[in-house]
Amino acid sequence: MTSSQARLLAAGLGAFSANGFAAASVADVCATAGVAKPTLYHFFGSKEGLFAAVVSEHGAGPSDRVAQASRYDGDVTTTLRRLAGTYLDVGRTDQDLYRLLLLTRLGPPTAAVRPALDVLDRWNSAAVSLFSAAARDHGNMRGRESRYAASFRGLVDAYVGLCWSGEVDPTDPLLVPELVHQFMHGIFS
Amino acid sequence: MTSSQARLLAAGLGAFSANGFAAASVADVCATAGVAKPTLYHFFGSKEGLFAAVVSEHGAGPSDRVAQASRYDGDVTTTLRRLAGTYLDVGRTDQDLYRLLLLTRLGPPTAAVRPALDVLDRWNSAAVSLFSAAARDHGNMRGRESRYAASFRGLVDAYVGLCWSGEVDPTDPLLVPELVHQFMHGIFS
DNA sequence: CCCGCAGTATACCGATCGGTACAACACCCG
DNA sequence: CGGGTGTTGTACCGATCGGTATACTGCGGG
Repeated sequence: MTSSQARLLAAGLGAFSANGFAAASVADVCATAGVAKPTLYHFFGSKEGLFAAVVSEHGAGPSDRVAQASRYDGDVTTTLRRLAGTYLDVGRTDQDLYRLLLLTRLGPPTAAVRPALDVLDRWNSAAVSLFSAAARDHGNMRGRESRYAASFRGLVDAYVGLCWSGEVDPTDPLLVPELVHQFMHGIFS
Repeated sequence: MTSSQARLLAAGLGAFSANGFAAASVADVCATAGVAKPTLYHFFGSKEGLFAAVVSEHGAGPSDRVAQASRYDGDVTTTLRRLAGTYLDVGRTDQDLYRLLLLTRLGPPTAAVRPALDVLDRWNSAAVSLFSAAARDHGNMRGRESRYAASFRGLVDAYVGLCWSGEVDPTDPLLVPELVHQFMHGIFS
């Protein structure tokens, strides 16, 4: 991994996360990285190749963390707190990657953005597995696993958005417990 | 309103909602609308003007509906059901507009996309007002109005996404009550 | 020393970008 | 029928798009 590759990956992440794959410009990426276009094409072959490399490189760490945090440990509350904390942390430390994934999900599922959609699928599958495991202990959850996974993620994404806009403090130790409490018991009580 | 204007507005909505403002092509919009570029520039002046017109034209109806549905009627459950039903309905009948708004919120807040962000702000303000009014009847909600507004919207958006992917049936009469029940009382009970 | 290869810059390709000059157009008022 | 007025198509602008041919650099192994 040369420094040119690393700079291109960082610049690519910034460009793709700003306006999505289609609107990103390879010239901009190269200028930001401080290299010329042939360097980009030498390492990554195409804009699409750069996108895949960006997702693979910057997404590997967060994906590992999400996969670890999604394992059901026998208690719904502690597991969801761990997962929510991981998501919020990824949304804070890897903000560009997080936004890139959300952005990509809203766009058309072209072949180029497939790597990003695959990451989202893995995250979602892990959450569905979590709720499936939890449903073995809590029968009244059964049959709604995918809905729980999606709505949990929706709630977390809303809080991530609040963190981005500065409306809540992501380092507040009460944030994650309150989020999970809201998910499990609602806004009352 | 000539038929050319209407076709341009429809084509513009489709193009902007696919990949966002930056990635949309005026040539594509004109081709889809079946008119030449000078026609677009005659009516709307610029790509930016077309975007503003698209948001104004296709967003007026949904904005009115959301504003009406956001008025607190004295009962949290019925108000939230009405609002959630309105959001889900807009997400179904005006899918492109809904996706355009979500997409725009994730991108940089450039001057061009300001009209879309203003619509989102109005929707959010209405929801905050709703929860502020509700907090007068339920003191334990006080101080969390903006968090409730954001998380309610996040939950609704998650369900809208499930409707788009076909995982839930948006016309199911149980959907809205279950959504609101989950928001108010959590996934248990 | 020099060969060979990975890495990089200059300069360019055809295509498309947002935007426009201009002429022909339909159509309504007189 | 004449003459605007408002709408539209043809053809074009400079800039930028993704991508590339080619040559030059630095550097490690014979």
